[in-house]
Amino acid sequence: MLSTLNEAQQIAAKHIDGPLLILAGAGSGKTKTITTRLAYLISIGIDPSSILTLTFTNKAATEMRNRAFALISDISSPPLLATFHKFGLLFLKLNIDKLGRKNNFVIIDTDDKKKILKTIDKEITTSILASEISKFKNSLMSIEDAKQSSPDQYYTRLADIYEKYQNYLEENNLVDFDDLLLLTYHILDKFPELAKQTSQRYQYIMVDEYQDTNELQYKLLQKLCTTHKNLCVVGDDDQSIYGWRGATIKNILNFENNFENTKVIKLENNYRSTNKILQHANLLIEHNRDRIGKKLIGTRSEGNPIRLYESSDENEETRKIADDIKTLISQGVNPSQIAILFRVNALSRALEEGFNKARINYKLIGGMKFYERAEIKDLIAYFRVITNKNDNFSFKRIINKPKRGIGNATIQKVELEAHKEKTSIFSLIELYTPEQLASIVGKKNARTLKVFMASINDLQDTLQEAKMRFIDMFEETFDFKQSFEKAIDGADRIANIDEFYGYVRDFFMQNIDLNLEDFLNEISLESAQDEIEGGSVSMMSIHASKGLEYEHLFVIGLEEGFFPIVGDGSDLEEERRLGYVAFTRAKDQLTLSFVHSRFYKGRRTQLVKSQFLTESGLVKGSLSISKSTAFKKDDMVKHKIFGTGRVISATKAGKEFKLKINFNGTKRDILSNFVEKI
DNA sequence: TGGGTCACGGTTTTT
DNA sequence: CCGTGACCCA
Repeated sequence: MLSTLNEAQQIAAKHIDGPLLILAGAGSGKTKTITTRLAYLISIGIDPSSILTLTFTNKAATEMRNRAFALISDISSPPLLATFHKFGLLFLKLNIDKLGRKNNFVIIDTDDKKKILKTIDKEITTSILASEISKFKNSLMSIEDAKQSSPDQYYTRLADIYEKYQNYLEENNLVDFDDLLLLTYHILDKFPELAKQTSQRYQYIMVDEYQDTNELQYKLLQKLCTTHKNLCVVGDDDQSIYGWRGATIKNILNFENNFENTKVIKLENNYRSTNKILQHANLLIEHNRDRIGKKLIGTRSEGNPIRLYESSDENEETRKIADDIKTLISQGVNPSQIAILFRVNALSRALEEGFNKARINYKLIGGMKFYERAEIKDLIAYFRVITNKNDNFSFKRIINKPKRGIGNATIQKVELEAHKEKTSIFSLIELYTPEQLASIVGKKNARTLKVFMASINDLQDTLQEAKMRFIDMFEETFDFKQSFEKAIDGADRIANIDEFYGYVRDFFMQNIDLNLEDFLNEISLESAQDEIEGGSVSMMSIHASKGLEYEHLFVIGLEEGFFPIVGDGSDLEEERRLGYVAFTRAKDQLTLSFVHSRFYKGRRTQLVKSQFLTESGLVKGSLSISKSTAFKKDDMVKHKIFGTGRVISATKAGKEFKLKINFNGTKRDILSNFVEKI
């Protein structure tokens, strides 16, 4: 089992007890190493069910499971391989009652989150609110902490919105993605006995993509390690690309300090890419300051030089790439070994058009996901109401779909009444007599609502008694599909609906003991990579390409403003890491492309080529000086002694910044190297 | 209530 | 450019 590993990989795979940090460069056989370690642990007699492996995507979990199981013959009690969020979900299903909540909660996605926020505050953009609340949660700030974090009106307002939002979630028994981790943490924190038990249950913990964990995930891991220190993390600080989502590179940089007696193993041999590719990737990443420092060492041949495409606009760019791809395919290259990456999803449009014209089969990964389509979300909302009557949020989405004459005014009336009666809208309709209901919304609407309520209850019964008939019953009851018939894109939507019905039926067939609720939970945690399939050329964002590799890789949009994205809120070092991730996806041939102008947001913009081309030694030019991590007004920072605060002003002073920081109302002048950005 | 028109602003990245 | 939301009228 170990014989196919190199020396460093073997040491890592054979490490049993105590904290282990594997710094694994791109293409260094990271997955192979940890799956082998997983198999090794089992092979020496460790109870598989005491091993927990946490990954970033479902796909990674599945792949690791398959690979590990291929190494060992029969496993009676399998190890748990899951994403962090899935783990949280499983934990909450068993334990959320400890927080006084019911375990039929519903997971909401970002879209739902924004809709809720819109009803709370109409002025601040929902995407800002959503990410601010995420930041509060991911840095473990309670509502009280948030309220005191700054006297600035804007922040007290944010904290207020946070509170209302959280109340809304609790009233409707909803959890957002962050809650899956946060509530899990809260429970473990509040019940040390349970934390002990849980930790004892999972004696060996492995974490993949550790560089992309956030503070909350780190704290959670600490809880899981209360009774032991058998934590093995794998990551690459140079590939940390989720800072905007709260991931902190500090987790990996400080791992050795956080866990005593950590064994560190570096995997620097790259088995994926040609030397040429590695050489330029190394050159690029060396411009970063915040890194542990390592170099990828090639093990393959020198390889072809990296190609640089210069085009006047996106159409010319697409044409060149389409021509190349056609040639490759005619030479016998498997289309699934070809991919095009971009920093900004919007760039896929021109590609899609061009590929359609050129008749190239492609698959766009990420972007608008199947479950995000309006008609599918409607169905999900229906199913949620059927599984959980108290889900007002979903109820409101579907009460008038298909149209049954219930408008905003009516919804508001029943919602207000339900609020008064301290119950959900659905229960109100159930409890009130037709007369009572009519006195609020009128006779006609009262009738409609009662009929709707009865239909949902009937479907609930069907689900209990004959779940295979459920979908048919559902269609019979609501004529949902038909309501799309006259829409412009009706055929597409109906096709989507049929596909979705197929999924549900299939799920029921495959999982006789599972119900609709399980199905809903399952699909809410699917990720972009889960949709990858063979047989066609792939195009995706660089973020979505994490962990993947292709023989022939194109990276487009290497222009200032598109890649790297510059300006407010962007982090040049993270952009550079993205560049590094992008380059190192290529095995044999890497082609980089930039244009002179692009059509974007309704306008044509003139562009200059990316500084990354200079930095990676691909074009000659004056090297721009790389900026250190910049601090700016309103950043949240953490000080060892003063705790969490907000930056009031930042002025550059040599390499560092002079900061004025508000710590719970006390303003202090602090130099930036004494605080951490959070 | 529902259908229509019009102005506005925004996506960088996603479990 | 495109999707969303505000506003208006039947």
